[in-house]
Amino acid sequence: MIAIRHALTIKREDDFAQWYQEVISSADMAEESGVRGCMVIKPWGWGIWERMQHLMDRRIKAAGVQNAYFPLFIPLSNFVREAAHVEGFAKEMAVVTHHRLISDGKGGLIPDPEAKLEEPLIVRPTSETIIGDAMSRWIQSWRDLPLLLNQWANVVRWEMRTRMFLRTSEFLWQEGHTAHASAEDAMAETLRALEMYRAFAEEDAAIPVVVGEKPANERFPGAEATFSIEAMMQDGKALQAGTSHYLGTSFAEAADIRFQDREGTQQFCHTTSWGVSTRMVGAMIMVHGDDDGLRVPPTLAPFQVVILPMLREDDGDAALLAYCEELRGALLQQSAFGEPLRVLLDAKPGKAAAKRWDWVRKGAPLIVEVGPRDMADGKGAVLRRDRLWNDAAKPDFAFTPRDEIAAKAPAMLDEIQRALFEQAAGRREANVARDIDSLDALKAFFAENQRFPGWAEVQWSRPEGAALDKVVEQLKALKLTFRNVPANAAPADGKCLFTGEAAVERILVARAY
RNA sequence: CGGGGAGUAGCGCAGCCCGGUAGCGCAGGUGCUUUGGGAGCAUCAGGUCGCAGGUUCGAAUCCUGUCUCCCCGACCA
Repeated sequence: MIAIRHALTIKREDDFAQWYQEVISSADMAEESGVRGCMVIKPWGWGIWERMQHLMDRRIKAAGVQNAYFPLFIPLSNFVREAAHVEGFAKEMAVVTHHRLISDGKGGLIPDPEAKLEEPLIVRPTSETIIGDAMSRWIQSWRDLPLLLNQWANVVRWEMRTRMFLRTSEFLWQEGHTAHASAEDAMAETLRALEMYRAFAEEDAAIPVVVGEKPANERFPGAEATFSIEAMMQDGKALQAGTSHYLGTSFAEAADIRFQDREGTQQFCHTTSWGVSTRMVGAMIMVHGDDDGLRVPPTLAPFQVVILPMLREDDGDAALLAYCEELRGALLQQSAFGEPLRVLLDAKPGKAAAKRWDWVRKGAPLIVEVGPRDMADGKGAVLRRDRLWNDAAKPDFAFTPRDEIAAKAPAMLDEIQRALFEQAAGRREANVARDIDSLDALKAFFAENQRFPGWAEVQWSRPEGAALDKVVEQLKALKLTFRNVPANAAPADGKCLFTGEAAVERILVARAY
């Protein structure tokens, strides 16, 4: 067996956390900023997020939800209205207390004590309260409902332990906020958003997810019901990739969001909120990346095809570039996934071979290298990111006629998209245990699989209050968490793993990010 | 926020214990030779040693503080 010389220095199986960081830096996605928990998102990372935004925004608008924008700063008095919500977020809040700086007399600057704000402003950790405030003004009648809003925004939560894309103090997301006349309508919206997230994750990001409801202890502060999509990372841990909340009337009561129904009676609205964040970029890395770097699903790739001319800085370059330009033109005529192909002709000076590894690490789905002899043959050398290596441990180029490259590109991209999804789905299915029927078996399952814990889907009786707390404590001792109650799980037919009572449903247990 | 580790050239690191004006590999520039698949040789450039104080004739090195990153925990939709 010939050893493959991988494009990264750290392998997933050797140190997954280090590997994750190497992917981010070597794929040129993001870097540290010097401010705790805040990152600089570089063009390649940003381009991927922009693709996510584009595809998600399309789905949001297709559902009749309108975009709007609300302020970054929220008055403390506004935030303080919903008790459970405050309880949940108070510990991790950035607070603005001054509006001016003055010299400290030593060449530095300090907040001017004279410029203290009468009422502190908090930097939004989420926007339920300030959007609720607007809703209370905008909604008068049942005719104003449903009110379906979304905003793309940054939010801040003062995190103690941060990881790029997965948990940052400042992160970017979309947050949908809707108000409805009835609980049924609001719940339907909550589930519609959840299904939208499933479709986005699986169809757009090629990330298989488990859709389900969170147990009470994992609920959003102030919510009556929280749903999530959960994805399995390549180290076997779970990542919540999107959440949707049915908020009942608690936020409406706190912000006084009322409408007059057809009978003329004042009623509180039922509200929802739902969000997907830059964390999805982290999920993409940990689901699709390999020992050669990132692998971006073609739907998300800022460039789906990268053409690399083998420039020699001589008179032959002009003809080669013209040849590549024609290939680029032909590719641009093609579309995949309902959009024109995104093609880069990387004509920057430099060795094609060196640039190739850069694009491999960045995860461009298709790389086409073109040298003078390829040009003479009317061909190009096509490299698929999902099938990089041949049996000889060399990059597996397919020397393909130029016209054929353009004609075949959409189908290849489609195949790559499907392959990435299938690989991830296969890995997940192989690692969900559904036959664990005792706490000891659960312990043993996770003890035996330290390196790749996988998930356990177990039966439980859905205890509440103190009984639930006790179960959560037990899990915590094992470094485990409840993820969600899969919507498509088989019905319960046995006893609860934790209480011994009759089980009512099945719930996923996993280590989690 | 607790425990541990770390910050020296773009990246990866040595030097620190035992103070004497900074080094290696990769990457980068230039030249030559090569060149169909991650080139070789030569040569050059690049650093207020995270930041701020202190000790000292002299600090990357010793002391204090502080910021940031990584790992483990606590916390966390």
